Amino acid sequence: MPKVSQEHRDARRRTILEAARAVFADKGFAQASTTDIVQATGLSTGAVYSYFPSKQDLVLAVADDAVGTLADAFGVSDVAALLARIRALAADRDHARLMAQVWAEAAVSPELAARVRARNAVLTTTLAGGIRAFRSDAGVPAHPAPEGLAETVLAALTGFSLRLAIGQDIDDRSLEQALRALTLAG
Amino acid sequence: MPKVSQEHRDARRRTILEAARAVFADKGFAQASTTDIVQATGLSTGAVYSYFPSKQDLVLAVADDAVGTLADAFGVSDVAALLARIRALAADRDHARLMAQVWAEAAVSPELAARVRARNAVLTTTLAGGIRAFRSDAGVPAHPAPEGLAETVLAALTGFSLRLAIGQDIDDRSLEQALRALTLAG
Amino acid sequence: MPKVSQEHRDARRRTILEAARAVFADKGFAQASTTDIVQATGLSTGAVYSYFPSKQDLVLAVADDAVGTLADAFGVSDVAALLARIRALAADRDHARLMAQVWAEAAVSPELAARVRARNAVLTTTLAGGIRAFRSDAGVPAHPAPEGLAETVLAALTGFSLRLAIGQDIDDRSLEQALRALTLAG
Amino acid sequence: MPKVSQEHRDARRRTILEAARAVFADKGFAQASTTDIVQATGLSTGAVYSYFPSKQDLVLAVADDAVGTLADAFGVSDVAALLARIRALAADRDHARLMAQVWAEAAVSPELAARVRARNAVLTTTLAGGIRAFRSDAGVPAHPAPEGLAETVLAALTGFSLRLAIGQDIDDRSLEQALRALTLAG
DNA sequence: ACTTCCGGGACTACCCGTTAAT
DNA sequence: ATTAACGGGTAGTCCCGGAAGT
Repeated sequence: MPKVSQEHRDARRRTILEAARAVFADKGFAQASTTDIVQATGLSTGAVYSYFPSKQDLVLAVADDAVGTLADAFGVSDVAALLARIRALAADRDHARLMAQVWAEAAVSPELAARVRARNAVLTTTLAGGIRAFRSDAGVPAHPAPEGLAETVLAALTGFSLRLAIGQDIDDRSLEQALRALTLAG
Repeated sequence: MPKVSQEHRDARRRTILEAARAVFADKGFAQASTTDIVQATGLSTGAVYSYFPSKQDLVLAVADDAVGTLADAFGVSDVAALLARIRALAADRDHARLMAQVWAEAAVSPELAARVRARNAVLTTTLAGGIRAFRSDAGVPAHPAPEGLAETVLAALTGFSLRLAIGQDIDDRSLEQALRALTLAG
Repeated sequence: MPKVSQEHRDARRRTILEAARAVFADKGFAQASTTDIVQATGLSTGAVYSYFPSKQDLVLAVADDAVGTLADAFGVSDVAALLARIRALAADRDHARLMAQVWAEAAVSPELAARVRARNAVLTTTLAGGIRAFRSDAGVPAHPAPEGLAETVLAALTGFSLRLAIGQDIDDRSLEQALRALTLAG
Repeated sequence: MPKVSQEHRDARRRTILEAARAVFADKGFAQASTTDIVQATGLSTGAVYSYFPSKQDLVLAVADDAVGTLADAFGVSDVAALLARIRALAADRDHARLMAQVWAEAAVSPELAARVRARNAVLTTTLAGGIRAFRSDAGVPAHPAPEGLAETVLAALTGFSLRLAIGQDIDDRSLEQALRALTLAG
């Protein structure tokens, strides 16, 4: 019964990651104990530790994953699809709560901060591309520096996500209008 | 050292609050120990606990204070002054890092969440008023529902604040342009 | 307002002692905090400490007082009166609970133990005298060593007191019969 | 050190209980710190807490154990054996000091009080049976309600135990004579 | 002169991330 | 892979001294 397959290991790892994500979203990184996570996985302490040798590793992995989700969401060329994905994200309260934890941790951990910054840079570039396409579709003249717009859009999305995280509902129409106004702006 | 004037008590309280704010901004709520804070105040454990009976009280007080600062910043009728204050806030990295902690804590503590939501509502109203004035100054037709715009502006500011918190500098011109675009939109 | 009278001081002292007695009986010596006692007196910390310079002093004073009450109860020559007093004591649950604390503390504090032992010796002698009188009244031949009987009577009373302290009611008739049997024994 | 046999766990538990018993008898429940107990066990804090999740649990377990010892001692039908056991108990000063703590704690903790009362009831019944046998052996007419006698005997034993706890030696002969007088009375 | 009550700081019970023996 | 054990660290309490007021 030795030598489990690589797929099995990957699946295990993913199971743990999902459990940790849920617990972290629910309690916050610091308030969640490793015991909480272990219980959520249904595995044993040792098993979890063999995949993630410390709580910090778990935090980083979950955080990376969460930020990565965003990146994936933005990785589409089709503008309509982009909006749809953003809307979906903007309605996922669990993700929003997790991201709130990630930002707070990043504000305090240079290592995580660097990762988030890197992801943000990529996101900005992607979004800037989207904006270019969007404007051309809409017949609006190209913007000289769409990166600035993209950053603002990203900032607004982040802000709305935080609102969602604390249970303050956001108006879908406001969100869309605002995005539109920003992307088509001067 | 008995029978102390009310001013003295208020000053003490403020001293503790400032020290706690600094420590919390630096390490985050959870990672900051009460010992850290006590040492930062220069007082004794007992003294601190006589002003704030638990760490949670300290957290709430600091959080309230931080959110209140924002509210104060927006409490001006003059649009130019408002922009100036926003810019100042947007450059205060310590405040940004503290706010990141506050959001994360609020995502996990219903009590704090309620307070932040309440403050947000006030901010939105205030900002909506500012936007009205701004548009009238700029000769732009009044917007039917400036609250939606205000929420987006607030969201964008929040997002930029988080960026600042993780050490990703923000372009002042981008920020201003974006604010302008949003407030004058549709 | 200087120089309060000696009576005033004595009254104060007694007030504090009564308050402390009540709190100690209710919570036990260790679980009762000085704050509890101070609040029960209605005075300030400093005032209490000026009469009893430490919690230990309070404990000793209260314990002494409680043991003294017993000694007083036995300090009558009249046998009927003695029985009446014993019965009264045996019904005072608060006193019983306090005595339970005193015994436990004495079991651990040599100082208090010595005091209790001394009081016990006096009690035994007194009781032995009572027994002598009782037997002569009852026309029973004098006992060669009534001290042994007295010690047993005392032990039984102590035991019944503990029962009372933990809320196990005691049968008055049993108690009296037993006392009678013991004092008139062989 | 995983996967340990049940015997091992039981032995561990007993080790901790013995250590706690010794410390509690020596210092009293309140004055004994968890650190004291942990050190006495030679184990780590965590290990002790995994067997007894709080100090209160430790107190209750030790108290139960101590009261149980008494019950065991009385659980013999042979009168001579009973007297021998009582005498042995009456000479165990450590047990006496522990019992003093138990009574005091029971006077303050309804939970423990209930347990002690229950044990007392059993003891009384057992003793009443013993008394019946004793009287029949001695050719004394049966007593109509030996429970009352049993309660008094128990009370006297308790009282003597307290004396022992505070270091006041008791006279073996007095004890035996008294027991005899009581059991053969009225 | 006498009370008040702020402040000190050692100490306590307990939790938690992690290791290593089985 | 499992889990007992580890042990440092945490929030918070408690007793009391002594300076400030009346």
